[in-house]
Amino acid sequence: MADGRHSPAVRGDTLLFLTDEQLRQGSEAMFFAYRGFTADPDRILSDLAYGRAHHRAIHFIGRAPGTTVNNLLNILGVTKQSLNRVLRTLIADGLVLSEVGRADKRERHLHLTEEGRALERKLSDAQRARLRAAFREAGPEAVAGFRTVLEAMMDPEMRASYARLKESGT
Amino acid sequence: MADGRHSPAVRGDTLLFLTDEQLRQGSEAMFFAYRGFTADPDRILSDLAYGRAHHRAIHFIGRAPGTTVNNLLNILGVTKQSLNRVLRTLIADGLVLSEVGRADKRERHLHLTEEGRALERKLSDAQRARLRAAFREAGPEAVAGFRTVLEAMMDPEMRASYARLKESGT
DNA sequence: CAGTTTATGTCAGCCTTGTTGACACTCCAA
DNA sequence: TTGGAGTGTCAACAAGGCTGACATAAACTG
Repeated sequence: MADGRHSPAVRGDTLLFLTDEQLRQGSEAMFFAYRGFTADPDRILSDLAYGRAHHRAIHFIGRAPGTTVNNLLNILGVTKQSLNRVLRTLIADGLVLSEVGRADKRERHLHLTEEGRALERKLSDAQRARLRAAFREAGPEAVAGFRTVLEAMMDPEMRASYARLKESGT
Repeated sequence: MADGRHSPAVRGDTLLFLTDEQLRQGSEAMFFAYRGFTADPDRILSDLAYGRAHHRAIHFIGRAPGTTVNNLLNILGVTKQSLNRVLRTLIADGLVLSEVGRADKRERHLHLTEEGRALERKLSDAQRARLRAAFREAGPEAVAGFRTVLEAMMDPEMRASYARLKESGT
């Protein structure tokens, strides 16, 4: 294997959780859990003409109303062409409003319409229901650990975005 | 919001971790962390002519050598046409061997070639390095919680697949 | 004021990876 | 022998990534 951690006992009990086998189980857990995580919204979206990309846009616009296109681009980590395709349909369908910036008229500030908020709620309710069940089943300490590990897995810029959103929600 | 958990204090301190805000932060953490989780292998794969789908196939074939196409189909949760396209290129490129079953000649048993194993190692080393850093940073208790929550988030069938793989690795 | 940079939108084209539907072949089991 | 399971393959299509090129308006800079 990668670095010779075949035998858990080598470094003593405290590092048992860092064996290759433990790490592999961790990545498989991420894979299967992410599937579950997206399953419920995906089902809702497939009935409408939308996909996961629309969900992400709606989520982050709902989370930070008035955000600019550029900001959304940074959070989502896609190209403006990709995002624009999604935004165009959401605006055309009346779920998102794009208004010219007052201070800087080049910017567009994005908001959800009432209809957009309704879909956002529907999607996040579905997702939260699963997460809530999982959190409740696992208990508060497990949840704290879950969040700590996820945060440590992020790229630094993503961690910054995440922290900014976390603050804004308080 | 969904079920009136606006005010954390309502149900007492023990359920503070189940507020809508906490759940939203949890889903955002999943989103950002999954990006980090796939970033390193993605970089390696984009140099070759492969994508994430190839990585997944290689991973699970490496994990369960001799597995059948149907079994892989169940684990990956895609159609046989999707999987077949990926397998075809991997077989053509000499990374995967498909051998006719001895007991049941309809089945194909999949194995990695030496070259396939080399790529598998390269990819999972990259992924494990990040996971190892995150695990080490978070500590054993956080890791335990992380795994508990992820497992609780899975669909039941996925949880079963995950458990089967976990056992086989012991 | 002229020129550059920034923010955004849009067109065209390509890739991966998912989907459905249809069909063929082999082989097992009743 | 017939039905069904496991597998492979063809065709067509869609979502959602990507790059490159170009347009526009506004802001900034010398």
